[in-house]
Amino acid sequence: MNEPLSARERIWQVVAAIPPGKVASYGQVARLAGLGRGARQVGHTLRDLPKGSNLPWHRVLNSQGKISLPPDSSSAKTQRHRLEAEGVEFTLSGKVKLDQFGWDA
DNA sequence: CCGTTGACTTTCG
DNA sequence: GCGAAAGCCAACG
Repeated sequence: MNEPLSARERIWQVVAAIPPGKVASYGQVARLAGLGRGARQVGHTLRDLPKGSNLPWHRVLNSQGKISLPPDSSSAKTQRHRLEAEGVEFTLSGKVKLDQFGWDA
């Protein structure tokens, strides 16, 4: 049933399955995507996202619950702005509430 | 096909 | 809590 989707496509599927107001870590997404420990690949794939992909990549953060990109990066600013718009709270440390939804254990 | 790179994660000091 | 090092995996040239 599972189509032979490439690792890159699987990541998009998992990220697209994240409901609004929730966030997931790269490692969490990588594991669900079947990459196991390819957390790094998740970030690289999201960085190379195709133009026009309605993928909520901004809901994907690192294990620290913070944005991996530099604070002066346009993507980082946009990411934080979008999370706030979805109801995600940021702490004074710049961390966000890791409200991970019930990922199928 | 091989080597390098990278939006990560975990562990040690 | 922060910094550095090692480990894993896939995309790129």
